[in-house]
Amino acid sequence: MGRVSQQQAEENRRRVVETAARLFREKGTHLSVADLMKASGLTHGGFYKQFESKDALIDEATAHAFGELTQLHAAGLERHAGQRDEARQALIDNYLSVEHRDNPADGCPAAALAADMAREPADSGARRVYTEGVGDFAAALADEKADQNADGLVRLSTMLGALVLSRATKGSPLSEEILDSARAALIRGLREPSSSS
Amino acid sequence: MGRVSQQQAEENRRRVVETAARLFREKGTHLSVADLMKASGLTHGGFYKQFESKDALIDEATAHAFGELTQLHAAGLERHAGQRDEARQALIDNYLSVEHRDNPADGCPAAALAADMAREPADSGARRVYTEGVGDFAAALADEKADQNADGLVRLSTMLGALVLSRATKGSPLSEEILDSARAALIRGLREPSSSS
DNA sequence: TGTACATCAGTGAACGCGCGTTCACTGATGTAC
DNA sequence: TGTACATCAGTGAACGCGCGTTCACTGATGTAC
Repeated sequence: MGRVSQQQAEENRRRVVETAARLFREKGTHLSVADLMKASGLTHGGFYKQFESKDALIDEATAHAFGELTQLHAAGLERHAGQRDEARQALIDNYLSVEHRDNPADGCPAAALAADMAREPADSGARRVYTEGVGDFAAALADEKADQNADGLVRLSTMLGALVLSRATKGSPLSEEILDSARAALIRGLREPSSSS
Repeated sequence: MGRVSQQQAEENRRRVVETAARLFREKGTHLSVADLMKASGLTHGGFYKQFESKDALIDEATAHAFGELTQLHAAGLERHAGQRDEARQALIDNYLSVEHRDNPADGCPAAALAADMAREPADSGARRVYTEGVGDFAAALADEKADQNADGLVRLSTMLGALVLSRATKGSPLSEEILDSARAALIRGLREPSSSS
């Protein structure tokens, strides 16, 4: 192949990070470097020209996935400008959809990476990024006037728990029941006066 | 070592299943057969005298872990005989405790194995056992008079989501905030008239 | 009850394979003049 | 602007290691008489 232009090299690197951010969500961070590079259209040997180690890529891919999530939330808020409740309802509907359940690669990194993060060392970059992302997500879900973000943390727990359970029980009717009942309860919760004050 | 008595062999087999049920929850099902057998006080070669394959053990260990959970729920109901709400409150308190967060090996298999189950083949025995266990758990959490188990499924989603998130964010104050706010919301939900009728 | 021997749970080395990582090599790119 | 050459992104084979699984072997257990 020979040397490649700086521009091409940067694009290749970007593609590896994007592919990793998708495939780590889908298959877990145990995914091999060789499989990852093949999915990125490269051979595995070149990996270490761009990344210090697989762990360094896990950090970067986690940050990338949460970056996408933040963008998605911002876009949602813009689409329903000024109507915070409608934006949150749309977010809940999407989050607890069969499409989201069936496409973890494009979905919530807080849900897809939770198990891998729990087994990461406490001081890893990935964990720091993950924790910050979870806090931001909960804030986006919280009621506006609440003193603290307890509302948002509870909503996020329900959404993420339902998504994780629906994925693990997929194939049984229970999987859809979980999504449906969580969606109904959360949207009910948005309309009722907050019960967490 | 030589041959071992039938009784001893059965006890060894039981110990391997118990150890697997604990360590799969703690480390995930990627745990190696060699590490598992060492933790059970045996050498790895003997594994295939007792189990057809690692997958077969995953099935059996999953069933064992959910069996423990069922026993625990029955014991809780007995301790608070006739007082269903108190039993559920005690269950919620335990589930969302720092102790449970820090000891996945002895904890909820629905939470600890969710990510591994989502990546199991759809027709695996482990998945079937898992799905059944989730349904039973939700039923134990549901309101008595509800037509369906939607209440229980939502409560389980919140509990499991909070536990999973608190494990993934452990080390940050957010981890305890998640447990505390989910516990408060769920216990509030038990006292209020059900809002899911 | 005592003896002879077949059984088989557990051992430890080995199988092929995939892992994360390293390295000699290639040859188009980028640069110095 | 054109030429000579150093750089370095990407290749593909190889490193030591751990994986799930197999197998020849051991010797106490269980059984047949």
